[in-house]
Amino acid sequence: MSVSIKDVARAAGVSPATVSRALGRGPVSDELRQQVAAAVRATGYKPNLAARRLRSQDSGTIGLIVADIRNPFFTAVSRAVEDSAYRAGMRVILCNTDEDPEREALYLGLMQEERITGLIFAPTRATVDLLPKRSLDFPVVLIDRAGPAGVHDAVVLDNRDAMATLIGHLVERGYREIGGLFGNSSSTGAERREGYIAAMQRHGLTPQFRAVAPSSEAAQKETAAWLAQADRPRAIVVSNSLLLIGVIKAARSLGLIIPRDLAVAGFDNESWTELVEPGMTVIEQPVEEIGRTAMSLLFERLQTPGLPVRKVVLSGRCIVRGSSGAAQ
Amino acid sequence: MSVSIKDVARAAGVSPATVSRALGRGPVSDELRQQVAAAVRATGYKPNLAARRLRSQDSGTIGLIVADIRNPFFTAVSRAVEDSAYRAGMRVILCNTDEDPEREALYLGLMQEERITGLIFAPTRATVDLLPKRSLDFPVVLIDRAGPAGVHDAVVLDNRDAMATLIGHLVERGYREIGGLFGNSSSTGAERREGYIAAMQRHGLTPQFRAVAPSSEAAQKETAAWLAQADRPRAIVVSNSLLLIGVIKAARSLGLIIPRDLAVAGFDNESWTELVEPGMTVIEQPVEEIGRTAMSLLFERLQTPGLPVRKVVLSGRCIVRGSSGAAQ
DNA sequence: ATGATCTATGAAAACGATTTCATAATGGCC
DNA sequence: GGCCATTATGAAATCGTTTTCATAGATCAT
Repeated sequence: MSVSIKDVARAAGVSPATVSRALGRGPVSDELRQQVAAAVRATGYKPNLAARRLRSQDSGTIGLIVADIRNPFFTAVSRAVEDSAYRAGMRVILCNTDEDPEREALYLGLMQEERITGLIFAPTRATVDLLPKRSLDFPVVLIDRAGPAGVHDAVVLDNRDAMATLIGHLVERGYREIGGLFGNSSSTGAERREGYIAAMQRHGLTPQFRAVAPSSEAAQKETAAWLAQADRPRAIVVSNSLLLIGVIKAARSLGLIIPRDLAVAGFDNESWTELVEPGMTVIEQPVEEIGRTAMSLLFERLQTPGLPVRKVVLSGRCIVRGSSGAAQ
Repeated sequence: MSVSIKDVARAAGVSPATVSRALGRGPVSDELRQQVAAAVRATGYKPNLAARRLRSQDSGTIGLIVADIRNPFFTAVSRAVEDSAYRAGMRVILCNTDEDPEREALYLGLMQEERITGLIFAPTRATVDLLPKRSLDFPVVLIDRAGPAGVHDAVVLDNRDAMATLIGHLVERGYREIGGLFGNSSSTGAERREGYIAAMQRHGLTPQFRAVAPSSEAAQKETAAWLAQADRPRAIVVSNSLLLIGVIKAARSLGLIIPRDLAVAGFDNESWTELVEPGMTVIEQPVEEIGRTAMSLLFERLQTPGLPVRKVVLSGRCIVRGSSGAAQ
């Protein structure tokens, strides 16, 4: 069937060991090296990765488990991770959990069976607490969502700071009844909620917030009910772009004009946020940098396992657009 | 280090062969089966996939190479493929080429080294013609972009029909100077261009079209120059959502109001297309069905290699929104 | 009761690479 | 020229499974 290293060896008139050395690194004379190269070309040899991994006890693979592959934030991070990995001669296994703890457990098990070298992971709140209990034989770097302090390396956005910026901006524009809508499955949603509450209190304002499942439908339903109330907020900050879509739809369904009747601000500078009318005021996350940093943390830990646990906090950038126009 | 099947065998007081049979399928008494299960739990055994793959000569892995992971069309297809695969007990390796033929070649080689069971692939035009030349030892199913007839199974949209629908709709709304903007790297762009030309001629109209690199920036630049001309089109059909963003930006930068000054219609029903003002008239692709069908074709070919080559053509659904409002 | 057919189990081979170990050849140094 | 260090090469062991192959009991029909 498939051509093996023995076939190449025979074709080149050398031993399999020499072929292995010629292809990898090892002392081989130029003459034999060329013979081997010719034999590889002639036979169309492709090394069997399973055999290589088994013998060398090194999968050369890093795992990437994300919560929602449809979320452009995660696809952007994935691309950055993939780039870094392939540049370092490693492969990537990408899995998508849809925020489902059961699938997270399933994929974690799969990663163990693959004997991956390291893992980059955006876990749900449910899993992140159980993670230290599982004895994993590879280092883990959390992205987007941090876990209990000092357990795993992590790279996250400065959520408190981002929320402070958004609230500060809205207050400056004259809003006082500012609501908050957050996803209920991720620690990021929780962190942004904390940041929201702190920022509101710093301004002497009363927080009013709601938490929903991470889907635009859930957000639309909840927001529509909320906005129908007499004491509805005049502005809403939203913890991610999926929920933001729901908020916009809810406002429109009630005939509320943004920002005249309701100001809106959210997270993630997706291309559509500047295309809608009015454009959305958002915190832009440094997605490539997050992916690159996660890979750096992982590589450094692989190289120096004794390193202290590090948490890299990156700052977002506030992009002001029409959705947070001055209050009437 | 890691616990192997021998350790489990020792703990259960049986031979490694029995452990293997108890975990997979094979005749094992209930008593021993339970002992093995207990030993697995006690030792925390995770089978080494590299060893299993090597011995059983079956990677249990299907490859998925897409052109652009940021394109929601491909992420949606990916999810469907992933679901089908894991349901069948297979794993997925996902790679992203960014429409770069060099990376396509790189990843194809990687897939061979992984000894994947089958491949689902959305190739660029450059690669799709070379594909038959490469002797791959696994079946390939093309998605989104078909190759030369009769070589590989494929599942694609009915692009000619979709274009006929869009042009028919615009003509009905009173437009006659209808331009076309297409991506230049995929066969899909080319096919939609053919469909556009055919549909225009059927209506006795003169086609005027342009092809650009698959990025919103390129589309914006090209469209802005186009719309500045005296004989500019009064409507534009656009072959994908990335380009559509560029067209909208170009129109706005010139102060053209959609649809009053320029009607627009495109492909892919992304969530933002109903959020912008006016909403975008688009052809919606049955993304989940595309992914599921690709997996079905692949599985059936694996089961019955002699099957004739099949090309499944799925129909899109036209969603009419404000962007194609009646001509003045 | 006896041979024939199953069934559950273990011993050992096999998958295809890398790596250790041994060895022949080379070169340098006195 | 002889000895030691160095180098290039091959033989063989090894990684952790699955899968033959052999075998000892058990079951069955006669």
